[in-house]
Amino acid sequence: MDNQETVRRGRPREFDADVALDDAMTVFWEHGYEGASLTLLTDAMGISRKSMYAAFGNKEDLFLKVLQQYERGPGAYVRDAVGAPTAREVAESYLAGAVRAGTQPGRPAGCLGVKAALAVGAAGQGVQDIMTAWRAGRQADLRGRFQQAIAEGDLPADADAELIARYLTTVGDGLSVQATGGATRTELQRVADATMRHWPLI
Amino acid sequence: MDNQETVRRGRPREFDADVALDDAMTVFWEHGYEGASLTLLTDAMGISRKSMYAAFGNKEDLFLKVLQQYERGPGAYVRDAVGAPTAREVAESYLAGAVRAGTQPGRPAGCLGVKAALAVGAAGQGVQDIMTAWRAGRQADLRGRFQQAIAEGDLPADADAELIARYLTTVGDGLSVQATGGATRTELQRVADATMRHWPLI
DNA sequence: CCAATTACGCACCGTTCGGTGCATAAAACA
DNA sequence: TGTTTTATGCACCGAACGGTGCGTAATTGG
Repeated sequence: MDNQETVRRGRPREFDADVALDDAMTVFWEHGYEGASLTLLTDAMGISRKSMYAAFGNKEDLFLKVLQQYERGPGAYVRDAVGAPTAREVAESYLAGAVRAGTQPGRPAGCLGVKAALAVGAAGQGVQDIMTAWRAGRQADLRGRFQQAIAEGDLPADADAELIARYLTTVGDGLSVQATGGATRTELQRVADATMRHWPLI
Repeated sequence: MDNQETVRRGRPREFDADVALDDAMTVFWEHGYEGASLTLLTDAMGISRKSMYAAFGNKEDLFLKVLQQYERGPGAYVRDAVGAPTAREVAESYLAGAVRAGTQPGRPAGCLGVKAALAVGAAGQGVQDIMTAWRAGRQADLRGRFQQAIAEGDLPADADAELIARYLTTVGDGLSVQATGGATRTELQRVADATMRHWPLI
């Protein structure tokens, strides 16, 4: 991590790396990994190709850094959700977060993770693997949280944490796809509400 | 429709258009619309660029014809599902079909429609619109079927056909995403079974 | 002031993209 | 047979792709 506190020698860069990452995020979000060309990216970031390569490495590195920023920003709802006090609130929070993140007014529709994972082709095989692992990690977080809930008696002892987590991520993924297809926030929240009517999904 | 019964003048083509379409389907399915390059497509189809253009028009036309073939083949489960005698069987059949279609041994994972719809970027805006309309049509088919079920007394009078249809397609879309991420058929069928445990989703 | 270091703008690299011109081959019509 | 029509193979098009070499601008350290 290059801290901005460390005094850097040489000509200082003329742009804010975090802002540039956020601009790049929008482009990747809208066009997917392969659809986001360097011209599109650097135009949105307001910097030259050379500056982008100097600051972030290459396109794949840039995407990885965007993904980290996404996890701290719009994608933080997963981390927030597993911190909820009860399993029901975890599920509620997760679905509501997926709806909100997928239908933010100033952002492209859907989930960056879902979109980029599906949009990557033969090129960027590394990106494909990383996205798969990333989504698997989110599912594992939920599964762990539900296992904990079972241990605490918050969920029935015969509940299947793996199944519940997979079901929840499946609905979340579906919500992202629906959002990409143009579904509105209220429409999707209604689906999330309907999903929660059967909790805890024996 | 150019029938093969009509006697065609000139040199006959040396390949089967349906087989070629099926080969192209695999490529689009695996790489998405933009990720499927003409070289990839024509190599898989075993024909030259020129033959492909003469037979199908251009890349977008080819994709549209592939999509029609997909609807008649692997994607036929939607049409089959709405033909089931009861609303419950419609839902069951739809989800099971989504699981099966997304985890066919010889085919790429997931649903061609979902994958291509998300994978398309700025280019192929027409394709993007067509995919959105296509998926909306499938949802409308389900909604109409559930409205009929309400009219028949098969579903409660206060059931929300629109919501049920959207929920079902959301889960179906999610299953496709999960399949793309490497989930197995039994894992996904378990999710489908869990979904059906709460039918009719008041 | 001068050297070292870093950032920037521009022009350019080789490759691949979707799509085409053209000569030739193979069939139906006359 | 000869003409017309269609299919095919090959080479090629301009544009866009991800990525880079190089000269110059701006800063820190001496």
